[in-house]
Amino acid sequence: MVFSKSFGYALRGILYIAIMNGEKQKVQIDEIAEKLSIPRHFLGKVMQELVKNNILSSTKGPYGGFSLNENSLKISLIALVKITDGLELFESCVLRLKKCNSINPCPLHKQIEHYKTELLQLFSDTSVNDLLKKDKLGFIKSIATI
Amino acid sequence: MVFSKSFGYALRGILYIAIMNGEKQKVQIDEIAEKLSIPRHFLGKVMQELVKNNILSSTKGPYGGFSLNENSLKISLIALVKITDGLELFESCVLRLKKCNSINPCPLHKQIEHYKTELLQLFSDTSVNDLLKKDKLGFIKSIATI
DNA sequence: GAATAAAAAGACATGTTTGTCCTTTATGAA
DNA sequence: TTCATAAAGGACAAACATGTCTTTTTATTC
Repeated sequence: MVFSKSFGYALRGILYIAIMNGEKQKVQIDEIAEKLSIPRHFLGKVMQELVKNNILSSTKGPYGGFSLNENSLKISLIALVKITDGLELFESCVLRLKKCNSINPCPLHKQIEHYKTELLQLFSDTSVNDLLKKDKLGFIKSIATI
Repeated sequence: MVFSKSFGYALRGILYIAIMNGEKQKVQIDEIAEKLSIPRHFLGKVMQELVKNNILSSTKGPYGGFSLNENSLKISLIALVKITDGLELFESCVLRLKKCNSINPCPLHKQIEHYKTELLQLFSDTSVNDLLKKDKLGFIKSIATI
C-alpha cells in the first residue's frame, strides 16, 4: 500500500511526459520537476533508472530530454513498482517473518494474504495507459498537487 | 500494507506475554527478545512505548518484567498501528499527493481507496485477542520464526 | 572546432528507521 | 542497608531513503 517516493515520482513523471506528448516529443527534467513539484535531481535519478529499464528514452544536448518509447504506456504498475521498490512488499510477511507461509502462517497471515493478492492482481492488470484520461488540464492538476 | 518493524515487534511481544501468562505473570525483555529473535534494546524501546500507552505494565527490579493489563488483549490492531506507526498509511495518498481526495483524485485514488478502507476496517475490527489460538507451541513458533 | 544545452554520474548532505551501549532508577530479598 | 535484578532513559551508530550539488558526457547549432 505504501510505496516509495520514487514510485510516485516515476509514475507522475511518465504521465506528465505522456500528456505533453503531441505538443513536444522531448520533455526536460527541469520542466517536469517544476510542474510536479519534485526535487529536480532526485527526479533525475528516477528517470535515469526508467531509461535503463527501457521505459523511457533520453537524449542529451540541446533539444534533448526524455521521451516515451513505443511500449512505455503499456507497462503495468507492478513492473514500475518492481523497478522503483522491488516486489518485497507483495512477497513478504506483514510482520517480516522470514518463514511465514500458508503452512506455517503468522497470526496475521490469513487476514492479510487476501489484500496482497488482490492488490497484486490490480497492479498487474493496470497499465500506465489505463490511468490516462481525456481532460489534460484536470489530469495535470491531479498529478501536480502536492 | 507494510508496517514498521516496531509494529511487528510490538504485536509479537504482546502475543508472547499473553501466551506465557498463567505460567508466570511477568515476562522479562531478555526472554522475549531471545525467543522471538528481536534486538533486545530496540524491543525495550517498543515495550516502553506500549507501557506509556497503557497497553502493558512494567515493574523494575528482581522478579519484575512486563505484564498484561486487564484490557491489553482487547486492543485493536489499528490502535497498535497508531502507537507504533501513526495512521498516515491509512489516511494519505499512495502517490503522497497532499491535495488528493475524492473530489480531486490522483490517478490511482479510485483503485486504491477500496483497499485502504477494507484494510482499515479489518484492523479496526480485529483485536489482539482475536489473533490468539489454542495451540500454544505452534503459536509461539509462528511468532518466533524469523 | 567552439559554444551551448541537456542528461548522466558521482560525491555529499539530511532525515528517518533501526540497532547498540551505557547510565540511572526502581524494586525485591538477604 | 546493601546487593542484585530489571526496566527506563539517553547518547550514539549503522543503514537506508531522500535530497542537493558539482562535474562529466553527449548532442546540437553556429
